[in-house]
Amino acid sequence: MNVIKQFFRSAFSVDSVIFGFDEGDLKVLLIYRGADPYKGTWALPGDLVRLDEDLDDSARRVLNELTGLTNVYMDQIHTFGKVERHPLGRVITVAYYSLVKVSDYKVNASSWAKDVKWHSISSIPKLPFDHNEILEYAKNKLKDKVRHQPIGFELLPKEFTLTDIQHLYESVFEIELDKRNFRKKLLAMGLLIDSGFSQNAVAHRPARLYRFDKKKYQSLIQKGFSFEL
Amino acid sequence: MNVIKQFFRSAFSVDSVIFGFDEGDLKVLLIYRGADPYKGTWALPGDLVRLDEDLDDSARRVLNELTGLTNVYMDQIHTFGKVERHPLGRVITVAYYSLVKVSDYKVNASSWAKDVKWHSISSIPKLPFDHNEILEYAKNKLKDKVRHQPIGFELLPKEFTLTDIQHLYESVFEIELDKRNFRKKLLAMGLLIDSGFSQNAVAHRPARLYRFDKKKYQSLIQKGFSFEL
DNA sequence: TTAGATTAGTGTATAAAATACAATAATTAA
DNA sequence: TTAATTATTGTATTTTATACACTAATCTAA
Repeated sequence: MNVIKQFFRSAFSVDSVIFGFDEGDLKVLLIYRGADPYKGTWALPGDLVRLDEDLDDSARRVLNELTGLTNVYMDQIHTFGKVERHPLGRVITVAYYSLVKVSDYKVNASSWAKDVKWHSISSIPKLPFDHNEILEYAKNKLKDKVRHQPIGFELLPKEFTLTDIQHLYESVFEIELDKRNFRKKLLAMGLLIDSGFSQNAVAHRPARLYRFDKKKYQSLIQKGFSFEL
Repeated sequence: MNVIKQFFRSAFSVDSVIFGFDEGDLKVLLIYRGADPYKGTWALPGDLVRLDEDLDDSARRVLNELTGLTNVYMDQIHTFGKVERHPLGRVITVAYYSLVKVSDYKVNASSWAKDVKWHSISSIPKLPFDHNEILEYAKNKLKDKVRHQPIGFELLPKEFTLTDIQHLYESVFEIELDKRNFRKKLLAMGLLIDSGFSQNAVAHRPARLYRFDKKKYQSLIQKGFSFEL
């Protein structure tokens, strides 16, 4: 027991890659650090995990403090534990990503963040700690996951056009997709509900608006269906 | 700084799901715990991470102490961090799996293990901590990974028959595969080298022995090839 | 020595899925 | 009314997946 106590001198943190999708572009929410270490740099939001707090709860808390959102899709990415990754001591960090609807809320700077801003995935600055590496892991994880589970819809408003979702997949996959083939495949799964409405006030033919059919999806996977795009 | 110190009262551990493949069956290496907590139960091998030790190194050390092996395929699974998961304090554990060739070595009981034994994946006892949950995660991770990367070969001896590898995939996927179609797909990738030798001393037609062509694989992925079975 | 048991090795036809590709429709702005 | 812009739709071709059964090589035991 005594010999074991020497191990209880480390801390763990959670860091969150918060993805959003806006203006046809994949974005990440970064904070401008208001406290040391690395005060005055853009970084991934994160915090030390409290001793009486489950790991996942901690990640949810960080997200909630920053955005006010609850019930957000969230997934653990990877745990980063190099000895020297944190200047204040031995801290390993468990990285999460979450998918939010940019339109749903307004970002709040929190106690530890002086500023908060969406950054396009294509212009991410140099980040402190191992945050750039974490972000790379997050992008790859998202790329894999979005192909096999219908989580892309978490990034879109409740009603969206087929073009919206195609652009979303194109930004995540970083390739262009064929419009007709994409729609064929997507619609063939029968997971979209035609809302009956269309866009308005657009300077071109308005697109139909669809919703994702969560209930249908649940019942299909029960029967062994597997999503793939 | 002072307020931060209260967080440095936790520990982290690594736990390893060590997979092997023998007698046509997927196996996991479990230790019989010689020390508290949970003394006298079968469990996943693991240890507390030293303060001056990188996370991945720690996982490699655990594996090496137990098996003497180095340079083993290893992958991080997930991090488990429920507050009450460890009776001695706040310990989160980072789970890894590794793939070893059962034939390559003899298992050694280590300082913390009274006994070590391969357990068939189909008859795993109730394990302490959240180890059964970890094992479930490991199986699923392996299932996904083995389909998209040629890591199955890590579980086989250098030379193996087509039937060996089919059985390996069948145990991991938990479904039966069609012999002709499986071989067609596997051989079509051009990643197997016919060793020129066959089994001997088998009471039936001997099967040809193949090797995995690692160099060819490296050069193919350079060209954008992606493994899939 | 031979018959039986056992596993290895092989090809083709059919069905399903992926891909390549371009013309017409609906709206706004000028 | 015309130009600009984006939405919507189908078919033919290629590729991939699937279903399926007989012959070959070795050992064992009678």
